[in-house]
Parts: sequence; C-alpha cells; structure tokens
Amino acid sequence: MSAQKALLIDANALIHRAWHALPPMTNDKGQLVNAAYGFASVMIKILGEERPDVLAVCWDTKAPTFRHEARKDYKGHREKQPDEFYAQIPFAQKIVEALGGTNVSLDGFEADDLLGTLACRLEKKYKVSILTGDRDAWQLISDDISVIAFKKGVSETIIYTPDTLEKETGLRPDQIADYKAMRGDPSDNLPGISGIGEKTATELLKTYDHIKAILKAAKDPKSKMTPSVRAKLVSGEKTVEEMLPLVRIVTDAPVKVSDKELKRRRVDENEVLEVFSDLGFKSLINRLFGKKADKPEVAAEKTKKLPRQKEKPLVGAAVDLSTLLDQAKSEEKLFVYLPEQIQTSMFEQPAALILGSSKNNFTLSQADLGVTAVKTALKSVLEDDSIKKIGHGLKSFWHWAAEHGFELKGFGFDTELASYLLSAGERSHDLKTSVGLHLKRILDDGPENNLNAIRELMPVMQKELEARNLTSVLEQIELPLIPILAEMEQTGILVDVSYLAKLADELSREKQSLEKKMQDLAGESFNPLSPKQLSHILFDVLKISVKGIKHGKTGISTAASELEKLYGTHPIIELVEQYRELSKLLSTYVEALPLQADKQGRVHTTFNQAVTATGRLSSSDPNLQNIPIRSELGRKVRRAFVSKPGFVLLSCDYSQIELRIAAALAKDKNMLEAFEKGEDIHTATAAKIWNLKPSDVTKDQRRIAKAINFGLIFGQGPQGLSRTSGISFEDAKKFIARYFEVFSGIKEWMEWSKAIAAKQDYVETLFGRRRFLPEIHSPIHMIRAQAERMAINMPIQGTEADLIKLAMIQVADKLASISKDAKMLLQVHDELVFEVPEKDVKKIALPIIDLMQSVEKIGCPIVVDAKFGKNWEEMNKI
DNA sequence: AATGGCACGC
DNA sequence: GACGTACGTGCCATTA
Repeated sequence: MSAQKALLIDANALIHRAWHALPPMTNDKGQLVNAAYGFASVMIKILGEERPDVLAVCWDTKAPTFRHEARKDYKGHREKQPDEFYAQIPFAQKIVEALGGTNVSLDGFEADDLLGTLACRLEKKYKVSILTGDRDAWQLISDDISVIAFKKGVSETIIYTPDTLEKETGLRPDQIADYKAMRGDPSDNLPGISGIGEKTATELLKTYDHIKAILKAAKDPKSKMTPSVRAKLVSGEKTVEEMLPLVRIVTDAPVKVSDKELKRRRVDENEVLEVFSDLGFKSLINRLFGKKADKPEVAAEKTKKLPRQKEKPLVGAAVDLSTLLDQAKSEEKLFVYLPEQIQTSMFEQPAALILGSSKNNFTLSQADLGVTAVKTALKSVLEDDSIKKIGHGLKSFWHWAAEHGFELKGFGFDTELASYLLSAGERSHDLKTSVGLHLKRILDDGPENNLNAIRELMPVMQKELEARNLTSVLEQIELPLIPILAEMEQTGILVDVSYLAKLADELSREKQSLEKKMQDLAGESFNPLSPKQLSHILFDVLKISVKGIKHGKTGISTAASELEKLYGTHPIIELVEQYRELSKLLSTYVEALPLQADKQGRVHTTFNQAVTATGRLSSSDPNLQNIPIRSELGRKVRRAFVSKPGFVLLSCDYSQIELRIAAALAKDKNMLEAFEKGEDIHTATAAKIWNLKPSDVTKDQRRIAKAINFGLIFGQGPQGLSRTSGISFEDAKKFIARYFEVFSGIKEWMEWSKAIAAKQDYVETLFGRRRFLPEIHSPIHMIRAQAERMAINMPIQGTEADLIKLAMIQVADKLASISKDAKMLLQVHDELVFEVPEKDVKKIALPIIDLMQSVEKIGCPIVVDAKFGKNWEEMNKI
C-alpha cells in the first residue's frame, strides 16, 4: 500500500498571488471576489492532482510574531493591501472547510512556522507536500517532505525534492537558512551581509558546508577566501548571528490541532455548492459537478469590448456518454476538444475532454477517466480507424490518448492543419484566429464553445480547401503524418548525459581562459556577449579601424560576418569569435540538453506541423533540427546523441534534393542530364560554365559553382554571390550570366515562377501546397524583390517538404512490418534518423532507402545516402 | 515581457 | 538609382 499523503498549504502566499494575478471580479452581491476565486480554483486543481488524505491550510495572523519583536522593521516595507482584499480571507477559509480541509493559524507565528511544525510532525506517517510561494520552505525538504512551488503565475508548478533542490541551487535543505542569513532577503527587509550575494553565499556553502565553518574560516588568515570576502564576513558576523533565529522556520510551534483533526473530511457536495453559489462561482460549480452554468459566473470588468458570439449553434446539447459514443459510431466521426490546450491561466478547467457527435456534446471529467467502463467504451471508439476524429491539433490529442492508454486512430479533420494549409505563413493558427477568419465572428471563451467552433469550422474549411485543391495535401500528407510525428516525439532520442557533463566541464574551463585572455588584451573586463560593450572595447578602447563595417541601428555591428573583415587587425577578434561559439554551444546544447532528458536519458522534441511558410516542419523544446555539425566543436556536441545498447542510429538523407527538385520543376535539360549521369553536381556545373572536362575543373571553380547552385535555391543575386564566394561583384555578375546561359531552363522557370506569383498571388509545390505572396505587387522594390525570392524558393523547399513527409508515411508503415524494434526518431528537412537493432541495419536500411527514393517520380533521379553508427557524429556509409 | 543581435541547422 | 540568399529556434543583453 502506498503511503498516505498530507498536503500543507501556505494560504497567505496563495491568496496574495491570486489577488495580484486576477483582474477585479465582482459577484452579483457586489462583492469583490477575485482573490477568493483564484484561491478556490487553485485548491480544486491541486486537490484533484494530489488527492491528499490530510489537508492543512495555514494562515498568518494579524498579531506580531517573534520576528517582529526581534526586528522592528521586519517585513517593514510590505505594502498594506486594501480592505477588499482582507475581506476575502474569510471566504477562502470557508472554501477550505467546504473542501474538507482544516484552517490552522496561531498568534505569534507565521504560516511558514505552522507548515514547518506540521510537516515535521506528519512526516513520520505521511508523504508530505507543501504548497507555497516562497523559498523559505526549501529548508523543510527531506526524503518525505517535498515543496510544490509556483513557477510563473500559478498555472505551472514545480516540485522540489532534495535532488531537484540540489540541482537548481547547489544547496541542501539544511543550508537554506544559512544562505538566507548571509544573503539576506529584501522581501522580508532582512539585510544579510552587504556585499555577499547569491553567488558568493552559494560558493561559500559549497566549500565550507555550513555557516559556522564559514565564519571560522573567515577568521583564519590562511584560508583560501579572498581578503575582501573575509573582511565582509568578519564584519558581518554579528548580523548573521542575529539573522539565524529569524530565518529558521520554527518546527515546534505550539499548534493545538491533533493529527486526527487534520484528516481530510469527506466533501459534502451540498456544502460546496452552497459556499460557491453564495460567492457566485458558477464556473467552478460547473467544473466540479459537470452541471451547466447559465451565465458567466462573475461579471469581470472587461478591459476589451468584444462582439459576442452571433448566435448559439443548435448543437452541443449534453447527452450521456454511451449515447454520444453510439452516435459517433453510427456517424463514423467524433469531434474532440482538449480543454487544457487553451489553458491560459490556472482558472480554466483542469485536464478533461469534451466529445461531440454532429449534434451533441459530452464533457468527460477527470473522475470519469478513472472508471473502467468509461475507459473501455472510450477505447473502442478512439482506437477505431473508421471513426474519424475531428479536432484542433490532433497530435496533442494523440499524446493525451497515449497517456491514458489509448492508441488513437482515424484522423478525419484537423482545423489547425486546415488553417495552416489555407494560409501558411500566418503567425497563428489557433482556434480563435480561425473562427475570426473563416466564420467571421469572435469566439467566446469556454471549452464547449471551442468544440462547437470546430464542428462549425469543418465544413467551411473543407469547402475552402476543395476550392484551392488542397484537400489531397491534407488527406494524403498532413493527416497521416500526425501519428507518425507523435510517435517520434514520444520515442525521443537518447543523449549521453555523462558525456555532456564532461564536455560542459571542458568547455567552461576553455571559456574562462578565453575570458581572461580577452580581458588582458583589452585592459579591462567586459562581456563579449554584449554587442554594446564589445563594440566599445573594439572600436573605442582598442581603436580597431572600422572601414567598411556595417552600422546597425544600435551602433557598429559586431556580427561574425563583420568581424571577419577585421580578422588579422587584432588578436582579440579571433578570441571573440571563439568565445561566442563556445557560449552558444554551452548554453544552447551542452548545458540545456541534459535538463530536457527524461529518466532514461531521452529527449523529446515537438515537431511543429503548422509553423513554416513553406511546408517544412519545425522542431522545438528542444530544437533538434539545428544540432551543430559544421565546426569541430559542434561535432563534439553531436556526438552526445547516441543509440541505446544493441542498437545503432541510422541516418538516411536525400542528396542534393533541392537542386534536383529545381532541375525537375524547371525541366532544365543540362542540369537533369548531369543528375542522370550521376555526376558530382557542382563539378558538372563548373565544367559546363567554363566549358571544361569535369576532370579539369579546379577546386576553386567547383567552389564557385557550388555557391551559385546554392544561391539559386534562395534567389540570390550577384552581390550575395560575391560575398559568399569571395569573388568580385563584376565576376559574380559574369558567372551568373553564364550560368543562366547554360541552364536556361532554370532561368526561364525562375521568371515564370515570379510571373505566376504576380498573376495568381500565390505559388505552389509539386503537390499543390500553396504560399500566398501578396507582396509580389509591392511598389517598394525591396519588398517586391523579397517576395520574388520567396516565389522561387517556396516551390523548391516546399516540394522537398512534401516529398519527405510522404516518404515518412510510407517508411513508418514499412518499418512496422519489418521490425518491431526499429524506430523513426527525427526528421531534419532532408534527413531521417532511426534507431534500429544493430544486427538488422542493412535489412532495414535498404527498404527505407528504396522507399525514400521512389516516393514520387519528379522527373529527376532521387538519391538517398545512408549512414549508421553508435552516435550521430561518427557514422559510416552503408 | 518584448525586442534586437547573434549563432546553430537545412 | 538601388539593390542584403530561403526557412526555422534559442540564448543573451537590453529596454520597458
């Protein structure tokens, strides 16, 4: 039997947060109830999550505490809140009672001390969690006591155990009081030792373990402390000793309540109903009991005036679950909405689910999900491929389903993806925006309204997709891709955490030595990551010549491309570049990745399917599509991505895919010919430009040809070419002219693409995915030119995206049939990464290569290179 | 919290 | 006469 749970709450912290976080809300009696409302909302949420057996809610009292007596100015500058705030405290206390909890307070002690006392007492019998806003409670943490803290606002929480505390602060719970005594606490008006801040205090505790040892060492002239720190400590000793009893949380306050009294009582629904309806909290009633509130619960003072929903659709009437699921079965479709998707604050519904048929809705509560019969019924529908799911962002729903033990099947329509296909490049494809754009009205808040909006949006969007020939892109590409991406995200990729720790050590040391070298050169200390400070050092202090250097809005640019021009003028330039690279790799990858890994050491990215303007995926949290590869140092980072024992990573990438697509779209004879012969494309290009035999092409000529080939994909001009390949503007112009003579098909296609963009306002990929380019008509040259480059790039990049997405669908299917252990892990635009059993690499790689190459006949041969290895850096060709 | 600058990938 | 290669994400410093 698992241990019983006790939940202790710092009520003052909670209600203060709610008071500040929420706009004024008045109920129908004219009472201000925002703080009580927020308090209740968080209580409900946390009780649902924790389900504690003991619930004690601790309050400060008005009476001065021993701390005030010791220091007259304790918490001296705390702002007094208006009476409307204090009036809500009794409301909150009533709520606690109704929810089966016990209010605890004691004159002369703060809530913290009561938490400490109760935690220590209950720890023997219960797993104790303390919900609080401030860090003082960290000192109470133990193996059996954890602290739940609010992260931002109150919507997210973070749980501290001895381990996580150590990780975040480097300190043990018993060092927290010492820390605070030295550092002080501005919010309590406690001074601490002046000159000892966060860093020094932590360092000292790490070195000397506790305050006594620190003070002792401070008096020892032979100690390793710097003289200034020593001096500060010696003069601050008295303050510290005065502080210590104040910062220590009391664990033996004379609290009278017995353990038995603290046991959570059965919640009397009628009592809750009475308290909440008395306060006017209709939505909370709704949340708890699933009953419908007729009106918005409280008349919030709206800051914005919004037109309301035009008319309430004649759907959405509530029915019971089995009726609804039967309807779904016979209609072969099911509308779904996950309320947490739009959870913007703590005050909305906790995780539950709304289901809909064509005419009815059913709201599933968290509690419903605990019922076996409900789960069974749900499973038969969610896992039925023939019952098509319709929702907004079905990938999230897949994850939700997986967490609850369902394998979601049947992807019928996704309003988010539809919105993306209809207007890729829009910043947001959220439901509110879609409703505004396609239904021409404002979406009212509330999960049911959201589900109803999805139901209303679908036919409208289907028509628009049909009109733009985008139905097949949705049905053949985007919808089937959903479960594949979801599974890749769920699987994650293994990172070698201990290797990264070593690397972090090595790089930090290197970073410090660079810092020192730069300081010596500059003669003063500065932050090389601050463009302002850096440019001051370079151009004012060191007086490096600035000829030909760009001036940005804020001053002289210090971007790498600009610093390159200063190469050789001063040794510091090189160091700055190294320093930047190092910091970037450290902060973005080496230090960040281990924090993102799960217990098995795997990191799970999110593949965003509705972000890019061209149809590509993007990856975030963490972004695994920009793992370094080019520099020596970067490859060290890449090495951290590894396969699990007995497996290897397999990487299959499309070779020169964008250029092949360009050749195919343009039907350019010469370029297609080069690809058909299987020649090295850049050498072949050079050979054709300069009328040479391929074997006579020099390295430099190949390099320039390669630069032009790349430039083509981006719509680059002579200026760009001269910059990227280091040739003169005049030469660049000549080469480009010659290039277009040889590859006249390419030139013609580029002109055609710009023209077609101007004619129809959009361009499209081989599969019909569109990007709208209204700027193509701009009278401003620069804007128009930009749109023209997009008109060239999008069909190429977008076709690539379509191709690899189609390949992923086929490969995922194949993979399932040839190996149950092999997994697809990542997509990096032209590359797919798999984790496969070591012994089966070839058996698996060959069909994958085959599928990727033959996914669509585009009129140009498609070639896939495959490599495998124990990590993502050292890989061998297959 | 939002913005600009910079750096990483394809 | 001017003319800055497409598409992304994340970190840091700065400003508000």
